[in-house]
Amino acid sequence: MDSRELRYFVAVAEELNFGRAATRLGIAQPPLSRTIQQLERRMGVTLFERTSRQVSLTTAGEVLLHEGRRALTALTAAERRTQRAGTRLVLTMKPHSDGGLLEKILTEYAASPSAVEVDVHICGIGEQGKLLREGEADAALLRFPHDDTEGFAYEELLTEPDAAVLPRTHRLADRESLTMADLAGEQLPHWPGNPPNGGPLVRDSGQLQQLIALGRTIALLPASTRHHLGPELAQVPVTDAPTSTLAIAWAEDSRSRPLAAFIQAAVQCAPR
Amino acid sequence: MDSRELRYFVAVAEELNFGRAATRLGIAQPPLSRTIQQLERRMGVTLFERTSRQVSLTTAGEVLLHEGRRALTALTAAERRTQRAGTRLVLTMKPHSDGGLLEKILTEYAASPSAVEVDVHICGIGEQGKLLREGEADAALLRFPHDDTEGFAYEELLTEPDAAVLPRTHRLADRESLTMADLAGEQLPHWPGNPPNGGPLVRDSGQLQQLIALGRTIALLPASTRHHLGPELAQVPVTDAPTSTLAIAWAEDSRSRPLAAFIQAAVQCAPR
DNA sequence: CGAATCCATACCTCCAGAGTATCGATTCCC
DNA sequence: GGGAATCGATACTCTGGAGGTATGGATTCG
Repeated sequence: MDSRELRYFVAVAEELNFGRAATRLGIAQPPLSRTIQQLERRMGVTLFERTSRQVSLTTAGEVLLHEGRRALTALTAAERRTQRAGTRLVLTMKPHSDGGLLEKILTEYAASPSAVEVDVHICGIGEQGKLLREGEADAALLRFPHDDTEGFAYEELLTEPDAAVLPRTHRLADRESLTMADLAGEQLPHWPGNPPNGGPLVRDSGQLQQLIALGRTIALLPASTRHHLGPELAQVPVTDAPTSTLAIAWAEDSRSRPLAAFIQAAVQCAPR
Repeated sequence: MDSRELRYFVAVAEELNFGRAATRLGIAQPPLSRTIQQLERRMGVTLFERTSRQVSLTTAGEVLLHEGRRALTALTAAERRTQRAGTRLVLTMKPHSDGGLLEKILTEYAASPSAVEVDVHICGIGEQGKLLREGEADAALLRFPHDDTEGFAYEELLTEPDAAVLPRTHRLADRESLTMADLAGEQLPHWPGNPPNGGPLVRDSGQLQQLIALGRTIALLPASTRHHLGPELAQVPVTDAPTSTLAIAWAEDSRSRPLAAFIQAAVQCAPR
């Protein structure tokens, strides 16, 4: 199968309308119709159920949409990683989620003989996987069990307990330590991708800090984020808080020399 | 990037010779040279270091070879799974490695409303991953920790200890049970993909049974394989043998209705 | 130094992918 | 119920680019 045909197919499958799909692809509708017909003929499978009024996916079409999307992203990922191969490494992470290791890792890596420039790409919550899959990034710092890691290889770097982050004026802010029970009535934020819990939806950490400062929510964050809190916020240890593990992840089948060296540097910097 | 260009690139990268690669692709050498040049120009990267006598991969070329291969297999996998979507499900497994569950799973699945025909593809040792990745199979029965599962989703079905498989004439064949220490001096087979251990290389289970019957080797196999042993072989429990876990695995992003139903059936059949 | 090897260039051919115009079927709405 | 609108398929024309052949130019080898 040709990737052009697949791209056309995905466009039609997403729009469920040949005209709109053609516009999106920047071509006219008739060649698009013909290309899809030809794809169906070559594969020996009908992909769309079409009447003159509406288009819908067949079972086979659904399968091709899922798997085909993955194949196309693999293709563009290959292209992107090739283009920066040997000159640049892109590390992606959520803000303040490096467990305090980032600087040390970068220094350690810079000393390696196969070191190249490292771009640190600060991303939104839950975006690391997408960036890795699409080849925008070579490696990602992420956290178990919060971040999804399906399909990546990874090395664990450090495990630390969560701690409560509160407005300085909060009734619990001056306590030496807390337990989860102390936080029972508090409003926790709603993380994207998780089921709504009544709390405010949080997209990035700046937003979160602001919401905490305003008293709208409190959060349980890895203890190491204390280095990044503003003066209006306080962090209090929670003795029985869950732990999370910081890990460095990469696309399984991308293991260039600079990337391998970077991972090695990261692992070396991790406390044992 | 176009998949045709990528296929051409991979051919050249594997042959490191434009003429041979062109022959393999069934085209003439000049159009191949031109396509690669064009690919390099479009990507803004040199992929090959060429003198008039030899061709070698640049760093960028190596990256594209690895990642591009993966993208191409994803493409053909998408195609294959689409072609049999909704009509057929292919399950792959090593011979006798179903833990005695296969028949039950197939019966259970046949009762499901979205059931389709299931082809059971008996494969060689270590081939399940390849078959899944290339889209030849939809699901695989495999065993932790022996089989490699990188990049697949899976559900565990059952855990059982290994037992010793010996020729009936072996000095230990009549014992009620053994310990690992009893087997210390015995010659174990050399599994493909593992480091050589002096034992005979084993590619499939028929071969293994024959080698055991001949007294050339003995094996530690999951206890459930006892149902498949010939009369010249004996199985003896080993009290401190390692365990292995049977699991059903599938390509992460292929989850058609029939496949989902099959996995559910398999999980339901597993002893809890 | 001639022969062999191997990639690049020049030039030609032809098909497939893209465009325009239009048809035919269904749906919508007055 | 009939005219307009929507939307995919068909008929046709055109052109860019993929592929072929012939050959050049550089290196290696005997």
